[in-house]
Amino acid sequence: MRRAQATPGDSQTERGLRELRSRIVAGHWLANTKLREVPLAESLGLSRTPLRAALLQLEQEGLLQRQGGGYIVRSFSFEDALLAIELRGVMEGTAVRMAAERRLGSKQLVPIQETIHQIDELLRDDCVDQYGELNNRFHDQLCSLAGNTFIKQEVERANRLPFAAPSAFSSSEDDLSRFRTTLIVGQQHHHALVQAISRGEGSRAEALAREHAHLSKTNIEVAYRDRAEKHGEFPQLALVSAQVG
Amino acid sequence: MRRAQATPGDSQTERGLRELRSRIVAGHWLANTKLREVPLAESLGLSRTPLRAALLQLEQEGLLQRQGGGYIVRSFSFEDALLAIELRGVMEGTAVRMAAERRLGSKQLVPIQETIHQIDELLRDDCVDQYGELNNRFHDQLCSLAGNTFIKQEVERANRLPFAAPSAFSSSEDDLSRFRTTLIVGQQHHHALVQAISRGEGSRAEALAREHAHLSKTNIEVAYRDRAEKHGEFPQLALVSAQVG
DNA sequence: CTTGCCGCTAATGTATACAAATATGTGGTA
DNA sequence: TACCACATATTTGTATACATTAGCGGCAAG
Repeated sequence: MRRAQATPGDSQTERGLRELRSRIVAGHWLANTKLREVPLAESLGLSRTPLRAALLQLEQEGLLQRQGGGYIVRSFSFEDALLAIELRGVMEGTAVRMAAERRLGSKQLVPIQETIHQIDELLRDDCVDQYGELNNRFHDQLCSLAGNTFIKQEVERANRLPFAAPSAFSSSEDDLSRFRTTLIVGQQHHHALVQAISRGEGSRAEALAREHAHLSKTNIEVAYRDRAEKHGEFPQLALVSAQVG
Repeated sequence: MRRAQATPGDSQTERGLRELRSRIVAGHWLANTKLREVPLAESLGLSRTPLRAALLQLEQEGLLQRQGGGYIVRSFSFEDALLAIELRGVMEGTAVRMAAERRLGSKQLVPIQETIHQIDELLRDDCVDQYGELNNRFHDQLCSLAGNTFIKQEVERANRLPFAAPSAFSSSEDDLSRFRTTLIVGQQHHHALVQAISRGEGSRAEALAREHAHLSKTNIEVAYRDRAEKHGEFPQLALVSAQVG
């Protein structure tokens, strides 16, 4: 039997990357904070070499930004966050259009329909805890249907920013009734998306994916307003600067 | 007076990155070739540390791929190349739609109209040497009009693969007359794009950008067929695997 | 009091030595 | 003859020492 995968995500670089990423998205540093390598390496319990690999990666992910030697935590305006979600919609729209244009057999849609079915049950029983997880699975399966690793990778790239991910604001909402409405509408989008793909309606599928992303836009707008007015806590917004503009 | 920019692209890492990138896109290695760090560092005249930084960056650019520790030169199928161009069209389409929706003043369109004018003159005088450069400038100005660094960066990402760039096949064509037709049609697209943006016709602008990318698709298809049939040389295709599929 | 230069300090950039792990080849055994 | 285990060599992962440079504060001159 083959041994387990070599250092299965368990190297200094990987550990540092995960830990550093989670600290950044949790708002551990203010935007534009310069990260010094030596103290950071100490704090993460590794040496500068794997740390720099992690920093390089996080720059590519868009969480860090070079500034004259060294890195600073990137700041995102509210408009940036909206645009990131818009871009996700565009990318997912492209993926589902391609999926529709492939004229998939009905067999290939069984797994994603199963996911949809599970979300249906979730909503019926009104236990919304697992929604985020299932929703992520749905979106993952969705862009897999495009049939090309290329587009899938790019969609995943677009989802990487914490406020841009499909399920970024799928929980911890103050306004429960508005939240339920969002879920119901979103789930209708899911049904319609798969239907459009199964019928080869590429343009409709693309438009639906974009509109689906707009639900997230509304969510983030509500969260942003709540944070400003009620000083609510939204971990997903930790990276988004508070001032308007 | 301020000193020149700190290490203005002149560090071991930068040099190695440039040199390595150019070797890869030139087809210096076959696809799936494993790059060994020590001999590669020697060959580039630097040590392993900056080399690894460059390798990491090239992985993010999509030219390299991790494989069980170490990197291999990524292989691209012909379909990958087509899809990369399609994605560029999608991204540029999003940028120009946003530009149109911003309702720009006519003043803001002066620079790009100047570029268009220069291309017009180029085509009239039938000196197509500088076309690639001007075309790149046009596309750069185009996605700048979206007014957000975010979208601009993503478009530039989509252009990074050598066969996906706007001017990838804007020269060295065998069939001169077909090439001229392509340029004329492409330039008409340019005119129409700026007109659509100036009129706030977002949907039209987006569709035009996608269709514009399809010109590149045709170009790469011709080049691919020529390579197979006439054994022509197309440096931009060095990364694209020769077998069909 | 302002401004420009100089030197210091602290940071990143680089090289290299060492550790760990994987792949390979060889020998033995069933 | 095929297959498994073990040893070895090659390669990547990590740490650290050193070089280099940018930022900064103080000092002197205008």
